[in-house]
Amino acid sequence: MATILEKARKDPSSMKGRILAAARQLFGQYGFHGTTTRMIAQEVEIDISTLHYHWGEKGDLYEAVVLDICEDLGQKLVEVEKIIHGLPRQDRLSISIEMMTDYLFENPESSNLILFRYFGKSKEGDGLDFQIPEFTADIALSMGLAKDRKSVPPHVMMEVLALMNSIHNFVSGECLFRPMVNRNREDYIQLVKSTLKFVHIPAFSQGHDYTRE
Amino acid sequence: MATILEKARKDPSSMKGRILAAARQLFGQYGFHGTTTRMIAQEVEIDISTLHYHWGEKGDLYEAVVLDICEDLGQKLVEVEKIIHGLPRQDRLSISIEMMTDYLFENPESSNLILFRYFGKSKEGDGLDFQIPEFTADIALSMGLAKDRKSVPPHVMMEVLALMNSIHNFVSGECLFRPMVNRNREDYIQLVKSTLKFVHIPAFSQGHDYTRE
DNA sequence: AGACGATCCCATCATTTGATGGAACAACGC
DNA sequence: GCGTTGTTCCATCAAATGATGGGATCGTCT
Repeated sequence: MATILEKARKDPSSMKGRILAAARQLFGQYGFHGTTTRMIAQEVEIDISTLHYHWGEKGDLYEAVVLDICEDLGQKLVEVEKIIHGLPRQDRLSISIEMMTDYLFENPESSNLILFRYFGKSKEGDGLDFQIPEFTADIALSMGLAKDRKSVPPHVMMEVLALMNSIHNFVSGECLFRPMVNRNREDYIQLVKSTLKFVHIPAFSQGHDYTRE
Repeated sequence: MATILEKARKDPSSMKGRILAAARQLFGQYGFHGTTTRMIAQEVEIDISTLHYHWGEKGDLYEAVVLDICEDLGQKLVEVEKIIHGLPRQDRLSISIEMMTDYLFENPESSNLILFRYFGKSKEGDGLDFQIPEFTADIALSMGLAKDRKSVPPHVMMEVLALMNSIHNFVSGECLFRPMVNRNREDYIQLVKSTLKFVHIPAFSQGHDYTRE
């Protein structure tokens, strides 16, 4: 299956690639149960059986979509890490927030799918937990809040999670939150960025000596 | 429909009440599309048509569940408001976070349903937006961050949203996040509370003079 | 007792949905 | 030309799902 995914990612204009892209959009928008194979097929303008020919059963296609999202997200994190490397922590945080926010607003289905995967217990066992723990630890390292990936303090993990999830929330909830603040899309994105910085930079900067239990 | 809901809420041991409770759990766990009427009926140990007799079609029952959740949430907010009224802002925030976190960890289906409603675009038009804007404005007022409900500054709305959503995330994502920090449930809840306070109290306390563009 | 309404279940229907078999079609090598 | 392989669509199936009709059961009122 991994090879199929690689092929589809490498050649987005191929049938496999087009199906993957459509599935990514639709699964991201309606979730696993809310998306039918017929919806995906119709989007690509092919027959259902053609879809099945390329990707097997629905669950496999969904897993491929999740892997696809995670692959992109991981690449983006690496890209960010390269840019912020060596800068002061405050700048690292600020730039990371800006870049990741921009990226996710361009690919909102990613945030949606991640949130779906968090909160939507599927009836069957979940299977892969898709690298979120690894990503979280990596971000903590990038911010200089841990010595190595295996020794990230729990409260640091939690703070990184809070930041990541907050971005996802504002991206996925745009259609609900944006009317609340009455902004156009561009201004809303700016508002999200400044809010995230406003909330999370002080927390990360204050050296973790705040009263904890 | 509102009267049916009131009756069901008033008498949880009645058939309407039992169905509503089961539906609330299941919709909260699997979402709208992931929950079947047969699953609900089986949970209550009744026939599907009995369920249909009491609540009409599936969508109506789901709307009732959402209203039910919001009703409870609204009551809880009022309860919190009574307790924190008049205290210093720092204490108001701290107590609010503790009480709402405790409440939502006792009723995780609430957080789940709210997040589902945020992010899961249903194929039909959504209908009611279930009071989240009102709740958000009320919380801003409780924290003394606005003069009246109609004049809450956008960045305050965003900060309140960030806090509320963060609670929901940690509650709904427990099964994923708790293993990451390797805690039992009780300790995890404490960790969530201290993280939320650590992140959000400084933000709310620093008088909103942080550099915003 | 008898009537009536409320409640509940069995049997069933129509639609949707995931999945498959088989035929048609094209490209390619021989 | 001819077989092989890969790709696509049409027709169809079986299961799941939401929904309904009709009848059984129970309590209550007269």
